[in-house]
Amino acid sequence: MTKRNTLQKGIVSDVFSSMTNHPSAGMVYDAVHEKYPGISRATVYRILAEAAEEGVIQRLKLCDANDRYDITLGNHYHVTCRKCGAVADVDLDLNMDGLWENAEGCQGFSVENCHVEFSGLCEECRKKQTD
Amino acid sequence: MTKRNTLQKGIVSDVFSSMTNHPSAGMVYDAVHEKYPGISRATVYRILAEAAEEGVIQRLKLCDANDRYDITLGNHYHVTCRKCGAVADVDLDLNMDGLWENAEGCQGFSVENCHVEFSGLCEECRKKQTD
DNA sequence: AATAATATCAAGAATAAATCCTAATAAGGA
DNA sequence: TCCTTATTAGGATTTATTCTTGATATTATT
Repeated sequence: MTKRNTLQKGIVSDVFSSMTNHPSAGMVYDAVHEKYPGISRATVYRILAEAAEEGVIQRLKLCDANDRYDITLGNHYHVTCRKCGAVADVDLDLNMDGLWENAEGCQGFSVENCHVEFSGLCEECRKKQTD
Repeated sequence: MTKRNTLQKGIVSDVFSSMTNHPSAGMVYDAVHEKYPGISRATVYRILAEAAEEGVIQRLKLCDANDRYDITLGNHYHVTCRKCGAVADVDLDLNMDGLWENAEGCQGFSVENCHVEFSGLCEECRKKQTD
């Protein structure tokens, strides 16, 4: 049988689309749960994970935060706020060739990928000046 | 009052020093537990976290693996194996100035840090060819 | 040296986040 | 409509880490 279009998928998709902050699965669940308390946590997690599997959305593995989901496909960079954990896109055209070559063969590793991630303070947290 | 030198600290320190793979707290616990089953998980975690706090060792936040502890201090880079999760040092002199400037101010963020992390296959996993 | 005061510690309990399991449900083809 | 089977709810489980609290060690005081 083919994939089904369930009510739950529609709801999760709608809620996720309305969130622009690269939410984690937990954050999407919280937002979904507020409107539709009947939808279980596992369902939200699974729907998001499957969408990422299919390549419809992107699952980001960040070192400064939990896994986040991103509507924007393709390779781009991110910055995380060290106070509140907010994640935003960084428009940046990077040439990694140099890095690649230097890292290749290190300790017997074959290098396939390079992850670049920025961190700092988001606008809101900076305004609060609590540092 | 000064810090105490407990038996547990000595054991955790010895075991950790003998591990060269940037182990996670859990890995250190497993190794400690094998020889000294009486030492609790929380104790190992706390001793490592405190040592990192004091700057004796370094706690690494990686996007491709759990937090790891590193005997090598100072800023350097790492490569993780996507199959087994092994972590190794990468000797690399990187000039991040360009990145910094371009990312600064993005979406209102003030950028303070840039994390670079490589991934690929370690020698052992490559030999197994299972891909 | 004995004792009191208090800083530090360790083990188990507890928490947090994500995933697994399974009976019940419902999508969509025939 | 009915049947097959993918999907769901929700509790159980797992995994990683931190909190709590009684116990212990250290120092100061006598």
